[in-house]
Amino acid sequence: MKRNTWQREAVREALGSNEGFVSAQSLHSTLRDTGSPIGLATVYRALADLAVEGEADSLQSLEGESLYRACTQGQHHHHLICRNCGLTVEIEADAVELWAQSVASEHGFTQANHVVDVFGLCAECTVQTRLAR
Amino acid sequence: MKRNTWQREAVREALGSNEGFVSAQSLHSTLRDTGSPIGLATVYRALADLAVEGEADSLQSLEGESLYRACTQGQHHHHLICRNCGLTVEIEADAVELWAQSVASEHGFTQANHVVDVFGLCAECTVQTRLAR
DNA sequence: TGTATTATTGATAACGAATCTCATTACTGT
DNA sequence: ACAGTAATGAGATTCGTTATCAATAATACA
Ligand SMILES: [Mn+2]
Ligand SMILES: [Mn+2]
Ligand SMILES: [Zn+2]
Ligand SMILES: [Zn+2]
Repeated sequence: MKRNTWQREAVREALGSNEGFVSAQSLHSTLRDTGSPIGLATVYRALADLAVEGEADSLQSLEGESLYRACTQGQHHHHLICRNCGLTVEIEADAVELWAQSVASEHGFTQANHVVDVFGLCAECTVQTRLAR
Repeated sequence: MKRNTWQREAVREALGSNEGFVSAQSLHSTLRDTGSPIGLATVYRALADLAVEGEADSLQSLEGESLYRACTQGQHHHHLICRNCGLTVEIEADAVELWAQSVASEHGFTQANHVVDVFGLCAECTVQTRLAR
């Protein structure tokens, strides 16, 4: 049976107190910095579990790293992510869902799923970038 | 200046004679199997170059591995990919392009780009899977 | 409450994709 | 032909992630 440990709870909370997507490594650093002696492997395991259970969203960064975020919405949705600061907006788009489904079936594909992420610079980071040069 | 080598040409050709997306490692294996003594690092470099020059499409597999494919279309497009055999269909969808752009700007995001891939089982692999069980 | 069971943990090793190093090779323009 | 230098490739290295496995601790139950 599944057991409750302070480690899983610590990961859940650290994830929840974070605005955007974070990597397992960075979350582990954060936890360590706050005095938690949690192990890296445990963070990886907890995040994978949370993702399976639907308590966390996960995606691959453009560089191929796995990133996680506390999932607030229960239903299927996508994300608009700031490349600079990680700020994330959850977005729903039935039109895109229908499109993906029909594109697949039109070509005889079954068991279709899709990856839809929008990346950009959030308003704040856009200003900062302009000032920097 | 850029130089022409048989290695780059070999990668271009191997990529072109392949139906779907392939990893650098698998393309390197293929080349080696046909007797080519090309180095792995060279395959990685050639694929990266082809992608920059628009001669190859690239995407991250669901597991985070970089995959490449000879690019036939010049314009921006997306892909419908078979999870089992890699068979790929190029798809255009202006509606999705506009949607991504507007979602970003509605939330004050700039310099938006997007990742849109549809994965599934192609017709042939669907049949094989059904027979297997 | 004590105890047996066993899921979980975590330090470490191992793995795999991708990149870097750098001596050697071989395009290219002259 | 030759000099200049971009490209190559074997091997080392980096880095994210997973596997190992002995130690730990959560849970069920006597
Ligand atoms: Mn969707
Ligand atoms: Mn697009
Ligand atoms: Zn930002
Ligand atoms: Zn297939």
